[in-house]
Amino acid sequence: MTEDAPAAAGSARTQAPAGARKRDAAATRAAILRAAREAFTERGYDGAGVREIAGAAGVDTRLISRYFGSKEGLFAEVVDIAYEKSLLMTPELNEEAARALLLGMDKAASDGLLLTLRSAANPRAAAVMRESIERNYQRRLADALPGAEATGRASLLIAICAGVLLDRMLLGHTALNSPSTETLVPYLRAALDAVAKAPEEEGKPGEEA
Amino acid sequence: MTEDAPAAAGSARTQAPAGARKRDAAATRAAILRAAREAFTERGYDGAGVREIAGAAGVDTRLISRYFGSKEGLFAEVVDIAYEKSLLMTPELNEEAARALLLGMDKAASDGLLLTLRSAANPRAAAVMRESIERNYQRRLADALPGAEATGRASLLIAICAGVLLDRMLLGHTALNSPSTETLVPYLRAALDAVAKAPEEEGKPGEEA
DNA sequence: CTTGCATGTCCACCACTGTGGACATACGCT
DNA sequence: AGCGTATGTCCACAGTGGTGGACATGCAAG
Repeated sequence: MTEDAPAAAGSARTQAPAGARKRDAAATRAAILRAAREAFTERGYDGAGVREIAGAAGVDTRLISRYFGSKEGLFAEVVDIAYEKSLLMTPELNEEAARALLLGMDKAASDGLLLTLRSAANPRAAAVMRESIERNYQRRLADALPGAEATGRASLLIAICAGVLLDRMLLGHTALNSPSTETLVPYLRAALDAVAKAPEEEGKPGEEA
Repeated sequence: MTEDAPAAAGSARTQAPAGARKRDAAATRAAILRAAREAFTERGYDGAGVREIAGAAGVDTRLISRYFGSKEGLFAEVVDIAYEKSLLMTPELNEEAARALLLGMDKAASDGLLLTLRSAANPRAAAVMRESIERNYQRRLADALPGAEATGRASLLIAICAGVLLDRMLLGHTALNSPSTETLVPYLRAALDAVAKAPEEEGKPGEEA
């Protein structure tokens, strides 16, 4: 009770086999985390219940409270993990980023954004995610961006990607899920480029019609 | 019970004063709709409860069931109304659209998207919104877009706007809510232009780095 | 005025949510 | 081997969610 991460606090026996052991806190934690990631990604913060998560993980509901303090604590850890391996939009990667967003199946890469979309309605969850995004994702992306105002532009890029994912995955926009969706790739890439590239090295973004 | 809109079915007395009348089905419906729009926009489909909505409207909870069938029915009507006066992104309006999205206060215009964002987590609500977006918003926008693949590009534009709103309003991204946010306007406009403008009249969207 | 119908009001139900304390068990150390 | 302690398991609570049927009421027509 004195700490939140008993698994990390276990001094000598932390190196458990992590296999099908029954009495392994680390494995239990991992199982909960895994189930929670799936549940939160699919149903959102409000939609996913602790009983459901615990059930999917094959553990008791109480373990969640014990290990993560609360549902919100669990969510925070899930969010942090999800954003560690998120899609990156650098000027060089915009083509494949656009392709991945519009046609893409790279579930791992889009999990972070998807998680965000599904849970954004809850203010508590939104705060947790904002903090995590700014700390992990946005900062990493800003470092990869050339030119000035990198942080703001990184946020813009994230926003654009999130929006596309929103329409495609959540709303199920038919126009974004049809065979002709591939036609849209260059447009999306152009939009990403407009933000990702430094203003100098493109044809000046502010070009009037 | 035979129809969903008893107000429209009211033959002779439909022309009620709509004032502070107590016995006016049309006014009651309108009040519920108004309260529901606010509640759904602020808390999302799952977050807003029928009791809360009825309370805000000053009516009884049962009226919602009676007039709209269910919470979902009420939501569907709210969504339809919200998208009637939504932000439009045409090539000529991208500047102000970008400004409105990043700095904007035009609550009425962004209500539709905001509503969508906050309720997208619920699959039922998502389906309702997708249908409404495609029927109202996207189609209207596609008609205003020049060039080919207008429908897909309209979806893309909607997605981008939704994403920006998501980061700004829901997540509360600090980078998108700071004084320097104005600096990002040209970037966002460029991104919108890249999609809204016909490929020919711009400098070819697919320009490699 | 009386009657018929729509309009509004109350109740309760059942399902489900997240959270907490007390107890049995198995592992690791001595 | 025995013990300590972490690890896992159980129930119950209080609160809230949406939904439905039976009753009182006011308006309009006969």
